[in-house]
Amino acid sequence: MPVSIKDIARIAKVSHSTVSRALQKPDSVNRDTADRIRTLARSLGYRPNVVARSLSTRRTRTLGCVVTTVADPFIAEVVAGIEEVAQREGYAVHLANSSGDPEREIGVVRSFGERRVDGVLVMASRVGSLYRPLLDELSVPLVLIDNQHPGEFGRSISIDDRGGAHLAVGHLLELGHRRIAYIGDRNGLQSDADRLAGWRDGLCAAGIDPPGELIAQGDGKPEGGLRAMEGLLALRALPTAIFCYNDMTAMGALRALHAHGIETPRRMSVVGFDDLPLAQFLEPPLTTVRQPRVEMGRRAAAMMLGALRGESPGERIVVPATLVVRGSTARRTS
Amino acid sequence: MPVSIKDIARIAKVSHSTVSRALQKPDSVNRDTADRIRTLARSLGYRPNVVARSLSTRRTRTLGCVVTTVADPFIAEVVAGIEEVAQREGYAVHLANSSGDPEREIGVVRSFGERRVDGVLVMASRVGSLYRPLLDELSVPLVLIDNQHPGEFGRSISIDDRGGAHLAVGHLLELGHRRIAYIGDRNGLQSDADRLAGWRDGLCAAGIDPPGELIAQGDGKPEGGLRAMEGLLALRALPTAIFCYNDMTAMGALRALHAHGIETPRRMSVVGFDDLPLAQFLEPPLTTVRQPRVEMGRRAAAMMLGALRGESPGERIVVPATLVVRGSTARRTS
DNA sequence: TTGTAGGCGTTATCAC
DNA sequence: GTGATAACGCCTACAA
Repeated sequence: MPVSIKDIARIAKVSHSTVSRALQKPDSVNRDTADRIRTLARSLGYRPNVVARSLSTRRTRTLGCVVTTVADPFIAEVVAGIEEVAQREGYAVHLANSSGDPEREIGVVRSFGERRVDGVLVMASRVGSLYRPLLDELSVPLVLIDNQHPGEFGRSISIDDRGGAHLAVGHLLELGHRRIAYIGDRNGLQSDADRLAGWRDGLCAAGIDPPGELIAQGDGKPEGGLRAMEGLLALRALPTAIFCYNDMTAMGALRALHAHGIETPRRMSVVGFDDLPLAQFLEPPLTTVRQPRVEMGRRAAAMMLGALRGESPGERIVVPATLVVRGSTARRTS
Repeated sequence: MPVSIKDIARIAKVSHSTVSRALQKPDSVNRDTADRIRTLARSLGYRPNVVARSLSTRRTRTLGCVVTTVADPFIAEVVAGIEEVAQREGYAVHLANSSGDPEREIGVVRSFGERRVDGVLVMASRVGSLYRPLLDELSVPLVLIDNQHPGEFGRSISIDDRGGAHLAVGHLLELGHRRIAYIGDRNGLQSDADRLAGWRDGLCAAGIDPPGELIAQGDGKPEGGLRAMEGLLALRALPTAIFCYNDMTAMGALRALHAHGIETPRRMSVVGFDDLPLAQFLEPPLTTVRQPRVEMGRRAAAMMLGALRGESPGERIVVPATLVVRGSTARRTS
């Protein structure tokens, strides 16, 4: 049975309100009694009951965080960033997985509501506009991270997909490549559309007309990348470089090249996107576009905390991507 | 302003206790009024305030989960498993990172205490016996996962390191290998000692005297594995197979072999431990010992829920490891 | 079956 | 400065 302020009050022979005050703002209490109470509290091993406090203050100092699955390393890093700043500011974070199931996702958010979290962060949601009513019902700030429909909501943070792709293509152009293919993700994600657009931008800016035959479709996984790469290899005029939707796709592409005896990067350069932990361990180590995941988590949390302080009604942050040059890209030889 | 049972009571012209009952156990209330109240609650968008309920029932239906960092994919998967069953049983999970700092870890557990979580799960803690007092102070069930000092506490779950190592060595022996090296982790982890012991067991059981020269020390990371492998390659009598403390170490070993032009697995077989997501993507795909991470998380959560139901005062689960044979091992040729 | 009353541990608003 | 007293929203005897 934990000790409460009433217990302390009884022993110190003061009212429980005095104890509460002595513990919260000692200045509003007689110096000596304040000290007396505080040492007493310590020696009794007093631990404030946050549940009771929350009921009274109507704030839980808790953030809800819903993701498809933390088992995804990409997501896990963002969560780490969120948790880091939340913890520093005295907030706890409720983590819930939705497995990408919209129903589960909504259920989870609802549960967050019942638990009276102060704010909700949602990662990579596809729920989109379904959130509107939920949001209104909850009436707590919502921050969307890498959402598929960020435009519809006030606060969001996402990577600069287009700029990142542009970076990748620019790098390849600098290396002398002209025939640069893109392996996308056929699942119709916004991020794919943006990366494709970045690829186009880059080529156009260099005076190259983006050839449709150099656009192949993967599925965001190695298998799809492999297949797409093989399709590209069947072309009469091969590309000399490939920009992939993500690292997983690039990994598949690499495998296909390896299987066909085409050396990377000597005969074909490959660029990924994400900079997953494993990117540096591929053979050859993958040149890729990095998403600052932990940092994105931090900024998302910071945005949330700002919202809780009543700052700005809404904000859309687009985080710049950076290029990480490793061993899978080289100057064009042929 | 969310609606409360009092609001409903007023509108339905009953007492709030009736509303409470109608919502909790409808059977204890007149069928009709129960229905009336329930539909009313729904139409008003009533959401129970879990904070208030927790204060009253003294149970929060919340689990605290402290890890070094969720950014580690290994840990993230365990967390996913925990969250999965917790959510299914109506429990929320508070996630906190300690960054491996004992002080932070204790601070976090303390905060969990103040938030009155119903139970605490701790992963890969090094805090060990420091927990004793904290635990007593909290007086909630504690489940330790892959702890470095599991013996000291009631409930724990960990992988069968020794058995897993035995499995790996057995596989290599079956392939005809006799000179099998072990690359460990010099940081003095219990798991390293156990895997080393498993290696010894395996060799002894095959009538081979474990040669000290075939024990090399890495650091659990690719770099260390690479160095250790190079040490091994300097031996006059080379091993024909290597069992590594973990996949990261194996990755380094693979790199060293590649650099020295020694083909894997034709001239040297390599086995890892963990089965990280990237293991299958290495060149060649890594044969390794799998830890069922998500499952371990599930079982840890299940153990916790059991504890909360008052089952068994303590329990030590050792999860069997399994061997995943891929392309980095082959029959001895030389 | 239903209502009244009290309590869960805090914070907050009053008087004194 | 300090102490009653009343919330906060729910659950739960105990009475009716």
